[in-house]
Amino acid sequence: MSRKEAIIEAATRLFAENGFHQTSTLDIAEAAGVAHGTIFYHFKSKEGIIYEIFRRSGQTYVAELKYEVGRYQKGIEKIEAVLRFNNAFSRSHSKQLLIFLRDFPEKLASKENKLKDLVKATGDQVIKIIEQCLETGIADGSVDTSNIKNSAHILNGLIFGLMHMNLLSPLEIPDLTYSVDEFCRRALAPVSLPTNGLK
Amino acid sequence: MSRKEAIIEAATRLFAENGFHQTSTLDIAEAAGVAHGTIFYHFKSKEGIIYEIFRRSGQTYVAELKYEVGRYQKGIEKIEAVLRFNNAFSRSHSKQLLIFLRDFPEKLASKENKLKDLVKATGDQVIKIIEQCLETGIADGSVDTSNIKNSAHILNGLIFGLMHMNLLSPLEIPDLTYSVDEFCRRALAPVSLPTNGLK
Amino acid sequence: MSRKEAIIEAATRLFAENGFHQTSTLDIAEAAGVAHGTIFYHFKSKEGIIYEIFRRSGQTYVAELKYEVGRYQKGIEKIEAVLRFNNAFSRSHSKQLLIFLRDFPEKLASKENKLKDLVKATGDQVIKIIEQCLETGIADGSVDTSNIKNSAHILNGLIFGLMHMNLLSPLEIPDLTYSVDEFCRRALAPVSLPTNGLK
Amino acid sequence: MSRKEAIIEAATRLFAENGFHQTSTLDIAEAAGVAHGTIFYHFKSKEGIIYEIFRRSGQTYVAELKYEVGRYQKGIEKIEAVLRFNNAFSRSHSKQLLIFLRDFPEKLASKENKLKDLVKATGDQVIKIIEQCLETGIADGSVDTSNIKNSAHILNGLIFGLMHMNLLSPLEIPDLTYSVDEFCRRALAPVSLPTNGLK
DNA sequence: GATGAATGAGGTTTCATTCAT
DNA sequence: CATGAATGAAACCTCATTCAT
Repeated sequence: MSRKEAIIEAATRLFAENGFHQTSTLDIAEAAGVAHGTIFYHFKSKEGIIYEIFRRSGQTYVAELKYEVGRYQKGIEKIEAVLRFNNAFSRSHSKQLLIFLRDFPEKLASKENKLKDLVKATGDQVIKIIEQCLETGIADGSVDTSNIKNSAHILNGLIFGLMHMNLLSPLEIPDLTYSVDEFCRRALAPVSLPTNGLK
Repeated sequence: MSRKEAIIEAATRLFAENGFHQTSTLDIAEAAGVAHGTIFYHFKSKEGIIYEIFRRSGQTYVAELKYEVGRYQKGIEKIEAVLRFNNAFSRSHSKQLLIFLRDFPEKLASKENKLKDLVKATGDQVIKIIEQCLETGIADGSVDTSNIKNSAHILNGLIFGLMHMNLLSPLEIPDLTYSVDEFCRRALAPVSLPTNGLK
Repeated sequence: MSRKEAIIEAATRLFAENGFHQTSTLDIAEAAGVAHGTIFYHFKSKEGIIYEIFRRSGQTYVAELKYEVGRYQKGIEKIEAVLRFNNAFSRSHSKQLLIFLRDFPEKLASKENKLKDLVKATGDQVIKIIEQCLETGIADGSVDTSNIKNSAHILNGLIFGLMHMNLLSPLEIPDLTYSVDEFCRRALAPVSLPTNGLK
Repeated sequence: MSRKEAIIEAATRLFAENGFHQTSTLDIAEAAGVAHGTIFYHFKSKEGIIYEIFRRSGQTYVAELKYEVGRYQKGIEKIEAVLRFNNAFSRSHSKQLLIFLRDFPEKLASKENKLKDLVKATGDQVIKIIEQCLETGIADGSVDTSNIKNSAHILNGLIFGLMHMNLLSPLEIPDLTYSVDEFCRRALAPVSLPTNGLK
């Protein structure tokens, strides 16, 4: 493994374990088995490391999400795939996600910020993917919603909130996998005009 | 205003504007118009200030939430009240909430932590309130859900995620007030399948 | 007990337990059950407290030493009384002595210093007392030494060194009571005209 | 001279002149001609500097003491060599010794302490050396004592006390070199059984 | 490409002391 | 007599970053 990779790996582990601020560049160098100065040969700054971590996982996230969504035909199935994928991803990339949820928000305090732009770009792609799922669902009748864009944001917010809870909440969270699926299905289900039928 | 209040007020503003780490105790002292040492006369440490900010807003949040929920009879109305209240609170206490969403997670990196305990205690209360709303809704037939506890956590996660998006996301978020209400109503509505099954 | 006495008592205990520098005036106030400011009403400064502690125990030390020495007639018995007394005193006033041995030397770093003068005055008295014992011993034939002054200083140094070892040394020190007595007796014994015996 | 050595040298001088507490790390940096931070690059803390000073002089002390003792055959001569050596050392290493006598005791206030361990280790070696001198003396008939261990501690206490007086006492101390030698010789001299011989 | 000694700005915290009440 | 809120100087230490090698 190249020195650069060793640095990224060590940083990812230490950031996840102890937090960005609680990890010094010296800690990273030691954990990576490189000299302190080497970090600044490969990265412009400490922030540059976290940027690289986010860039890579954002890219992976979007690519894999697209792939998963593409495996299904019906809109509602795609939505369910999105939910499932997030669940899986929060396990396979828990370290990166932890850093993203715990240490990234703090970066939003400064106005201008490459990190912010990176996350915005990634977020926009995710929103678009969810919107497409919903559109497909409306077209095939498996989904009903009055406002696609809003629903996409709500789903995105829900996913974000749940990941946060799972990875960071001091509360004890039960396993919500199935319940979330049900919650969303019902929220997006075509109005079953049911009662109408009654009359 | 007492010096202690001045410190809290200044800290709240500065933390919200620039972030906890980007705000030095000297900045706070200057903004509050007190000597630097005065901060440490009133608070054990810099962390003590953020603890007090969270303690106060957590207390306010729970009290007001209880009050709002108490104004309605039917379960579904109570749930809607919860959603509305969070919307209102994220405007009236945006600074405190911003600090909570942006700077608190980082505190979760350290294992033992009074801040964590405080937030856990508050979170537990909130979950309980939502659960009661759902129970009421089930009793009066305005809500249907297979698992009260899970639904409460999902709603809580959704609320958290949406607040996060509103206050911190680099994405442009549309006004979701009405849509969220609708989303939840549908997700919790009693299954009207009655008739479906009929035919 | 008056507040002033309470302060002295608390300070003596805390200084002995934790050291002068490791004890803050606030600690003392709390332990004494008085307000922080009260300390500075009764004492000019933190140093003033330690000064008072030394003044009192120095006074007691000299008075009791004189008394003990006065109980014996022969010089060598007086010397033995001095040794015994120091042993007893280092138990009855261990806290004060500990402070004297541990925290006082550091005060000697500054040139001008009331504490220094106080200790010098006390020390001079002690030296004089020991010299008188030796003189008596020479007169009555129970002691032999070529230089009274020097012997007094040596005995004083020995006493100081032993107290230091007993109260502060990280080494494990055996009980030296009897051995020290013997050591000094032999060192001061009139030359037994050994060679005489030889013929 | 390397920066690290410059720091040690400056610190030794300043600690000796003004005391450990009265010397700030900034003072040391200035005196050493290095940046403030450089101190903390080479030493973990301010205490780390005094630790290194003690470590070095303790090592030197023991090595030289052993050498001096080794130059003589008879026990009593070895003991005299010990006394002479301490006299010489307290002149050649007066700064280090001053720090040891003045500022080290205060460190003993805290229970766990690397400094304490270091001094204990050194002290144990010194005691052992003195014991060996006494043993030799008993074997060759130049020394008589009923308890080697105790005598070693007494001699050690005497040496410590005398050094303390010479370097720190506010009293005016006469030159005791010869007298101390005589004092110890007499205390340790084989009982000249002289009078016994009389019988 | 890689190193590691050196930097120095900046941060939090401590604490003896003051003073208005 | 006594208080305790307030002070501000000064202390130690951290750490991202630089740069000569």
